[in-house]
Amino acid sequence: MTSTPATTTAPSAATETVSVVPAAETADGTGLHGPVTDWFAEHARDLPWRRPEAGAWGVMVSEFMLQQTPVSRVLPVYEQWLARWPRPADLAAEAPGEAVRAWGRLGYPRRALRLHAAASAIQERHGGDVPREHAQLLALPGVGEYTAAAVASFAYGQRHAVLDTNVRRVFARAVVGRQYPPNATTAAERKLARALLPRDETLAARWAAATMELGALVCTARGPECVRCPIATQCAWRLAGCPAHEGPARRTQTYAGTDRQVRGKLLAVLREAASPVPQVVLDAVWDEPVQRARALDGLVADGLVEPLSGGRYRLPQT
DNA sequence: TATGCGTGGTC
DNA sequence: TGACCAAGCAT
Repeated sequence: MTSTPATTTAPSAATETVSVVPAAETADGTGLHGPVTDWFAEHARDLPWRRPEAGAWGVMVSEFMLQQTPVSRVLPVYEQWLARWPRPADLAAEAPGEAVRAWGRLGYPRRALRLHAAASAIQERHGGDVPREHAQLLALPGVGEYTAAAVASFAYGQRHAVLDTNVRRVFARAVVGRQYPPNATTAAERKLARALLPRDETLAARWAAATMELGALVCTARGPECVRCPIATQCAWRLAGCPAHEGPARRTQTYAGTDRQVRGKLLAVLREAASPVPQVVLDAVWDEPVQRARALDGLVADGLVEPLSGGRYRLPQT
């Protein structure tokens, strides 16, 4: 596809790409579609899960890994993962502990367990193919509202409102006129996202990817680069003078000294171990015994760690 | 709806 | 330098 010149700011000015589609057919009462999708055509990153050969499984793997984890850290793990388990059936055939091990230091290792469980469910319920229907995607372990919409949209080109933190921020600014969206996704946001979704399926999928990318690259949380924004002149927040966020600040997540940190240390030892780890080795990672025991119990309860006889532990084999 | 859940980079 | 931030999900 040929991209329009960067100077294009109005839908009517474009002579090719999606901007030629009349606004009436795209539900674009805002005039945002053309500029945003034109910008995306020119500036979209070449990410492996966006290439055609990634397939639906590649898209799904990337979405799991990208939940709360930056692209730069996902890239190498994603490549290794897809090389080792190119189909859901390949992952389903492995022990869940191997998924946890391969997850490495991406964080939130329960995602690895859920991705493994999702692969098993895909194998059992869908013959090894990532399902196309939103409801079936949503029923998979670890797949919530966002991920179901993202896979349906990015992998299968369907028309869904894809509401991630980037899109929510872009809408909050460009449309609502606030610096940040609410802490939790609201009904009003879902309604707005549906209203802005282009009627056409292909355009809707492109819009979803484009708004996400705009939030990730330009309309960022801390330092938005409005000079590079294709809709800066229409942005409600800018037009209002960039008012500072009012309302409750997001609760800052503490980490040092929490169970989360202890769990991370314990699991790091188990990931690196080729054979079952004695209790005394795990005891060395944290000196407070009550918290240490609580963290280990939590990992076992979550299915991330398997206790063996003789006070030894390993990543789950079943 | 509020909370717990990893890890590391940025300013 | 410590608070903030990064394509959420499950409970």
